[in-house]
Amino acid sequence: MMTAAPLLTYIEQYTVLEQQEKLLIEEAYQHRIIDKKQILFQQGEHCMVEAFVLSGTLRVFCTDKKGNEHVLYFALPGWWVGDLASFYDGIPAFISVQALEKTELLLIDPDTKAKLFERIPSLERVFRIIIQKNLSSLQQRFLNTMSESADQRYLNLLEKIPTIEQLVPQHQIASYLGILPESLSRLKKQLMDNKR
Amino acid sequence: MMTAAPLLTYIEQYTVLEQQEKLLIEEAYQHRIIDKKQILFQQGEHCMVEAFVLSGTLRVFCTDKKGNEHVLYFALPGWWVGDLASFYDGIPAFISVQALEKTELLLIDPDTKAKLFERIPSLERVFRIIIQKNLSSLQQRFLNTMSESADQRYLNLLEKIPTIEQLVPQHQIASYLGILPESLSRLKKQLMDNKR
DNA sequence: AAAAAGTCTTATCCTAGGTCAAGGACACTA
DNA sequence: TAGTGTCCTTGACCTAGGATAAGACTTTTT
Repeated sequence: MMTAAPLLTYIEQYTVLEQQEKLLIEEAYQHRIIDKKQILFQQGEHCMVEAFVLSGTLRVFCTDKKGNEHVLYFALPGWWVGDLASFYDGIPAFISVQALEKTELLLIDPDTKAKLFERIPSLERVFRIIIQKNLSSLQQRFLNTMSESADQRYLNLLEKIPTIEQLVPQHQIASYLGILPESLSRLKKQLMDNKR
Repeated sequence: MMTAAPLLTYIEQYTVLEQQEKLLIEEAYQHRIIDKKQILFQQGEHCMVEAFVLSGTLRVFCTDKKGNEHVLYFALPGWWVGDLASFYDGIPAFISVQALEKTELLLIDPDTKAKLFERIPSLERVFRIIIQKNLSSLQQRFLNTMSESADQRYLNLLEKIPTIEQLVPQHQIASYLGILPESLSRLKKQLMDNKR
């Protein structure tokens, strides 16, 4: 079984792994395929999984009091999904994760992850770095959202993930941008009109 | 010199430190007091410090293309400030940090921090957990900002940091909320009017 | 104590994007 | 082949909060 290979390659960006350690990692992560629209875990539950995306696309979102959904990010191959606070501290998750197409994942649960950290202490460092990068890019996303108009945010997204329009439906993109589908539709029309 | 005591206490929430390790930490961090309005580091520079706040208040903000400032968060005693991506990867910082009053800090530079991690490997774990908590709360702040009205965000902030109005000027609070000072002023008046 | 700088408020007007409602284009199922 | 759900678009209207300007009050500087 070589399904864990992309994860090993990913981790080896940050550290050197011995053969024995690679085996431990392969053992710890569980391969799973989930279908389009299937929910990996849901807001309010205790999130028992952290997942590495092998193929496919997911959306990470939260549902507010009024029932509106807000996309935090889209998880593409090589990204992670999970609710950190829920996974590590056992509190209810405040986000949900859903597959936007058939998606292949590597899953781990909190106990197994804790054991993995014990057996491979250098992973602490790897995950510290990964999470730092995540935090840093969320900071940028947040400040970008605060300071740019919806049109500009849309163009920024297209630049960052040029294939996004093929990957996810347009109303999900609107949700990621923090606007309604109607507004995105209008906005795109204006951009087209201004171009010619 | 016992100035590092609050930092040790803070770290000991997450791990057990030996006497020797405490000394290493005390040595690595440098005590510094900066005055009101003084800038710790600035957007565009290579950020060479990560700081633990002992006393005082700072604002962490970014300046956008139009010259408007946006507050990412206020750093109170027990909080950290720094630009992670800049500190670890040497890229230009995209945030600035300024003291809002006379502020006492413990500083460390990237080299010293790397050495500290080598000497006390259990710190990797401590900082991984700290950063996870930060990421998790920024996710919540982001989704809260997307889903709530400015009035509600204001009330949420008052609930989270009840003393905030005494700590920072009102136009900084507006910036944190993502609105103009004029709007916050108007909004507060409406809240008062509705109360009676 | 005067001047200057920073802060808060109020008022007027304006715009990006929300709200509501309807219609059209697919796609999957029966 | 109709039938139902999902998605996208367009239109008319509305509102939260932006832009601008001006005045009052406070703090800092000289």
